[in-house]
Amino acid sequence: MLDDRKHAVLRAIVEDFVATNEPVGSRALVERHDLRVSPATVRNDMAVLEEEGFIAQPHTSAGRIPTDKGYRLFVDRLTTVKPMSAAEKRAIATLLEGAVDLDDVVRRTVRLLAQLTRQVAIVQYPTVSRSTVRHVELVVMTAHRLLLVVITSTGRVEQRYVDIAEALADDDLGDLRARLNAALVGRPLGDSAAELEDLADGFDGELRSSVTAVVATVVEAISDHRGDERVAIGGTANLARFGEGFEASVKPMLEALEEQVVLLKLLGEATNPSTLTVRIGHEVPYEDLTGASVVTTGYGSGSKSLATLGIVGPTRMDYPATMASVRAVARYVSSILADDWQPPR
Amino acid sequence: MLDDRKHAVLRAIVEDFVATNEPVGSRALVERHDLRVSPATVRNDMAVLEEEGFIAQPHTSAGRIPTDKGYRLFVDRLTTVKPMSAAEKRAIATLLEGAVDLDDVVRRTVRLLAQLTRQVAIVQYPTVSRSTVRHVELVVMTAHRLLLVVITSTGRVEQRYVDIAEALADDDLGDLRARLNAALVGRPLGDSAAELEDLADGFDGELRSSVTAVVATVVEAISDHRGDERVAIGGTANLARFGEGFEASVKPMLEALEEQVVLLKLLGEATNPSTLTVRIGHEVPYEDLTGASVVTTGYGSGSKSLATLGIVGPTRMDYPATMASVRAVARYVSSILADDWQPPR
DNA sequence: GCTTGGCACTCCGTATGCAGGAGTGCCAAG
DNA sequence: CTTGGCACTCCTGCATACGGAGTGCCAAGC
Repeated sequence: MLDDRKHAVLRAIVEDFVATNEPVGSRALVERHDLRVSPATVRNDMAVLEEEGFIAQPHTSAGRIPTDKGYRLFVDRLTTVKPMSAAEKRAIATLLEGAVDLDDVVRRTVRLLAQLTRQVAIVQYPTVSRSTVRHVELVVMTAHRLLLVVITSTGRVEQRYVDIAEALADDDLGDLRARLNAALVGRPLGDSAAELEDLADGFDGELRSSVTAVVATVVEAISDHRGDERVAIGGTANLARFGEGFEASVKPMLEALEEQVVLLKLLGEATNPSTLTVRIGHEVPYEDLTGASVVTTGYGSGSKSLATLGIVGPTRMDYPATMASVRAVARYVSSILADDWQPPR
Repeated sequence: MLDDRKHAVLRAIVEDFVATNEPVGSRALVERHDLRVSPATVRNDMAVLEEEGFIAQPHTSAGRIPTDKGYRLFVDRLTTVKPMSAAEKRAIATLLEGAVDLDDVVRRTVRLLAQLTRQVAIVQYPTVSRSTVRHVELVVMTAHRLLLVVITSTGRVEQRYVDIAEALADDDLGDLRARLNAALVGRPLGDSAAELEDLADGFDGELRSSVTAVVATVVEAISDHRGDERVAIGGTANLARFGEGFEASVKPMLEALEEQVVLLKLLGEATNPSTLTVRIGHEVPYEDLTGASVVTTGYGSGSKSLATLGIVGPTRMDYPATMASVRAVARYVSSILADDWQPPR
């Protein structure tokens, strides 16, 4: 329904408006782009584009600005994602290289994303439920209190105290420890409840209650999805850069971005790391963020994604560049958090 | 040098300006406060106060605004700190009560402080170096790799991997574990390096290198002050509320507040929990935060403070209320993080 | 000597009017 | 279908004018 030139006009409008933050008129368009037609022709095309809802006029006799629908079409027609420059790749590598633990990886990722995209960056912590158990340890604190430590493949450490009625002898403890590890190591968390059920059977009556308490705590620790909800955010200073006329909306934005729940909603379902999700304006599943777009993608080793990261910015953003950055960062973090990654000492 | 009425006039100016965010004139002052003198008299007092640098005029024929010096005098003359209402106390208690671990305590504290004061809240994590060791554990990962776990009195878990040349037998490992705990438990971190020095002497030649590696890692873990630098921040949405005319400065503020280093500088030296530090305007040790004041206090069990928390707000803030909130929150967090606190299961 | 009412003065904020400019829509010709 | 021309709309910036709020100072009163 739109011919090639109209698509070109729309693209030019989007690009110019993103660059200048000002409604773009027909004259400026033909001057800055190689359209090879006159302003009048462009005006006709614009009239059609406006009729179809891809662009709009702030007021009569102003230039045009893209609507959400216009941005959507623009993004959908993007074929090649701009590759990162060598310098940018280096920046990504050096910034993420020195991370000392999981927290540090996430913090650095947020910062990097914010710097690269000059938007607000959001990174979800690798979800416990999707990572695997690397090691389970039982530590004797007192005769009747153990400390349970579960270490996951992504370097996360879950700890729980277990109060036990009957003290466990060293042998029994070693036995229990070995069985727990046998049942859990290498498996995804939250996937091993069944294996643990029979575990207490191997122990004598007296110890039974203690073992049961331990197992119950293990189950709780590995099926507790509290950790799934952790989110890091950064680059909020970029909100101030969102463009003039946005001053009024920075407060609701900041408020929204302080709510973990909202952030998780924005990040949405974790997708395959190679898939970018772009939600534009009204497509964003949170009504208080008017005029905002969200670009997200999953990250994690291989095809199974651990969590989601992305950015929030004004609908008026440089989509090609932003998408490229988000993708590049997600890929790099994925490689860093590959299953065999361990925090360097 | 200033008589009682002039102090009263200054206080009235501060209170009105804080409430209205508008320069306050002589007429409004006598109407809203019980000064029992005429506007003309107030004007004379104002002239003196201005001459002494406590108040200023944005321009001729405008009302007066307190200067940093004026706020300083106002704060210094505050004697009674407004006590918290019962409802507020309940709010504090219920909000902090449900915390499940250290991270959660800090996160909730930030949120609480931000809500109570309606300012930007900053909370430093309890410093490793000031807490004590509760337990040290060595976990065998592989024959040549151990996991070292140090648990502190505040619930923080430090973990390190140790690569060892010679595998350790279970007996030796148990021995080493026992000695480490004997040397460290109950002591402040970073205070036990000396005790550890001779520890390797008790082991045979072959094991010596492995033990030395473990000890080195322990020393590193307990003297690593990286953890000291962790800071949580919240309530940045309140920046937007700082008052009209602050729009321009919200970006540099947000930028400053994303820098851990800056935040630590703002929090300053940890003080005794019962001492409130108030820095006003130019007294703030960071030049980019113009027009901002910082209210901080230490927190921690008893008199030894673990870390610092506080708020950042416009110089034009309700000092009595803010100071009361900061103090109340610090006290409550101190009681929660008392030395015998452990994360509830 | 401090306090007070009066009064002239200053300055800000807002409203008003006007000119310039950018951009459009439409039309008729190529 | 494209193009140049033209009238029209609406925003923006600028200058001007005006009312209001507040001050500083002075002279009178307690």
